[in-house]
Amino acid sequence: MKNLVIVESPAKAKTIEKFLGKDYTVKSSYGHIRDLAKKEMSIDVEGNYEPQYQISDEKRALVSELQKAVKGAEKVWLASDEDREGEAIAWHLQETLKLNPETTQRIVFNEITKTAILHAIENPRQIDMNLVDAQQARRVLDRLVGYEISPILWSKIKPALSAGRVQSVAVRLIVERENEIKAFESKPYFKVTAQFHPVDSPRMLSAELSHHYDTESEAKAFLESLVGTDFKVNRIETKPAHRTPAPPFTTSTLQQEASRKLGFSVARTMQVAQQLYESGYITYMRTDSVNLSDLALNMAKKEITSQYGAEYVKTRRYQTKTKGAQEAHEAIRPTDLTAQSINAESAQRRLYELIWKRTVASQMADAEIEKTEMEISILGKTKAKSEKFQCFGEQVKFDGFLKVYLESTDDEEPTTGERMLPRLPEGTRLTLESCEAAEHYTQHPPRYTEASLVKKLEDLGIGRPSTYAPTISTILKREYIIKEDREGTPLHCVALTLKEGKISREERTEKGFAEKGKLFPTDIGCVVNDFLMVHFPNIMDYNFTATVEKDFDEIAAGKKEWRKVIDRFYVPFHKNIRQTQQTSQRTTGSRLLGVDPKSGKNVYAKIGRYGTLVQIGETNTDEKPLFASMKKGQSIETITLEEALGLFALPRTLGKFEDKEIIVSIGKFGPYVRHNSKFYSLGKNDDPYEINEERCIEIIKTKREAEAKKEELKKNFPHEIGVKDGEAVLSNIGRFGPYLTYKGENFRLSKDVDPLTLTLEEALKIIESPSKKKTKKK
DNA sequence: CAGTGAGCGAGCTTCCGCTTGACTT
Repeated sequence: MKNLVIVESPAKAKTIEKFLGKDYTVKSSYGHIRDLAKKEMSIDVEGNYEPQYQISDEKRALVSELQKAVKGAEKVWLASDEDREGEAIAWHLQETLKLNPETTQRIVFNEITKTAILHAIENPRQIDMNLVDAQQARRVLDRLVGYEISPILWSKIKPALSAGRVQSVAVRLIVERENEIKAFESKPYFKVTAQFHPVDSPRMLSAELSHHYDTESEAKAFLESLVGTDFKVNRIETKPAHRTPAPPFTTSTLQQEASRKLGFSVARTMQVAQQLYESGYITYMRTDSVNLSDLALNMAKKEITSQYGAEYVKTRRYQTKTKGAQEAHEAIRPTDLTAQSINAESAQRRLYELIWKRTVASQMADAEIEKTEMEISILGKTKAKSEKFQCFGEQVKFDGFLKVYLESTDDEEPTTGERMLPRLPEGTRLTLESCEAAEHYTQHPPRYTEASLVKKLEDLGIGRPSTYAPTISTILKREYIIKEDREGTPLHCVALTLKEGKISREERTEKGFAEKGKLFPTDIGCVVNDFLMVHFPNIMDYNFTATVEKDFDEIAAGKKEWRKVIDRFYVPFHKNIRQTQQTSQRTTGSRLLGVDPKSGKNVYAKIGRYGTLVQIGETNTDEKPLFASMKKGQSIETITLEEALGLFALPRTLGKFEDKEIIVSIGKFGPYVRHNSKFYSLGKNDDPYEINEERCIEIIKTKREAEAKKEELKKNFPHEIGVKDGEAVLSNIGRFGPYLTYKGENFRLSKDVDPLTLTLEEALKIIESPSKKKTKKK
């Protein structure tokens, strides 16, 4: 082997190997191969912040494989990404594999095309230690913040909590939005819409009054003033306008659009995109760049010309404006733009088509639009004379990029749809057909969705394409936030209608502002956030990341020394840590709910070691208080005294069955029925506080039947299908479904295969196929 | 598998950013 090239991703390795020919072997490092040891701080804060790096257990085999490859190679090329993480990966490789810095070639390319790679090979350099140091500073800072603050939360609030530069700010955004919503006062207003038609034509025209009324009586007075009046077109104006396509996808915008258009969670989008990437359908999916390669631009031009015509082409180069963007990759695009669709499972196909459309549209001409604005005034002697109605029209003159793609927005109101206005000359007399004043309510700001949170984080320059999805999982896992659907509270609305000179009044109930898949803070999220805001305001500052990023940039430019940057941060930070640990109160978010009528003792709701709970009686007294866990959906802030007392109803004894007591309670693994010292989990819709004896017996019987069935099924297994080379081929049913055993190896069977009627021939086919269904014993 | 919450004290939890493949019976 002459040349060994090491890249970050195995899919990339495969592609590059094709371009480089047989003198080159391309291997992958699978991201970072070393990191700070997980168990301890692993930073010598007294020894000039020397980091202690360690190869993790999962990477050990890979590193020895790379070591072997290095020994057999004449030249080693480190081709990790061209950003500070990539540079650090290259450096860790150089250190770990003991490569000679003098002879090791560091190369970079940010698009995977033959020209780009060959160009890179001709322009090797050495590792840029300034860039590596910027990454070390980033890594060390994140570890110091995370590993020094988290233990304070354990001792002051609850074990196993966490804090970090990114996650804590994400939680803060959600908590603060919730506070805004709580403080928001929804106010009613009356929106006035009218239907007109020209005196000599039946063609209807819908218009809206230019302002709203606050009260019903004002709205009513206005409608009354319209009785017997005439109207005219006061002004009509036509203006040309144009719309521009959105830039190609980055990770963040892909997550947003897939959420809005396909309803995917952020994690799902990334999983499907990863599949598309591995199958070679799209370029790399973790990127902050909107840049397209020349190859892609040419492909787009050709494709658009042949599909839609040359007038639809407009080559555009987009500039990445995102804070802190590192642009190690291209935008996310199809590798082959001639493939408008692909033959794959539904989720992959839909995501691919979204990417195709966005990419192609980004290289298409503007849409030309004609906007019409009409103003209608009120004639005659009336108080309402100064009021004006307005209507807007929009007509697409040239569709341009709209032919393939229109970006969605987070607002519920659709921005699409063209509306034609009749061309009526100024002064045209109009007759009022009807006019309605309908009551609406002002809406609180929307809660975050996963995708809109990602957008906000990106706007603040917090987090990276590879961490948006994991950050959301972390704060969900810590139970700082929950993702939920909530129905809106029904709204009582009045509508007044003026028709044929008469005003009618109608009351109706409208569905409130429902929220689907929105992020809500939990009690723990709020308490932790309040605590961090009081004691670590600088870490919680929305600009903290942006500020330290400036330092990292200066380290990368060689203007600052990373250890000094860290020292300036750490000395005051650590002093604050010590002080907080010593002086801050234990925080439980405790709220007094009232007095228990039975015992006369106080009842509290608060955070305990295992979650939120209610408590009867005081701590720090001789008598131990009573405790009960809160139910899902209850919170410290909203739980009532009655609800709290209701939680002490468990365990409940519900009569006898087969001479043994039936006891219902909630355990470590959820609500259960206990009978004859056996446990039966309750169903999803069973409430342990409400469930009756009859239903419990049903649950017990159902479980018994299911177990009997399972036993019956197992009687037939292991089932011998046949013998091959003196070894039996067996089928069996395990915890994870049916499988085959042959020569000590197991092979998973798919659901549509019957493990009892499978023939030897079919079984051997499965055994011999080199599919992923084969499982190895550890 | 089926609690806890006080208090005692052992030992555990935790960060962000690169990257995929684990693989049980």
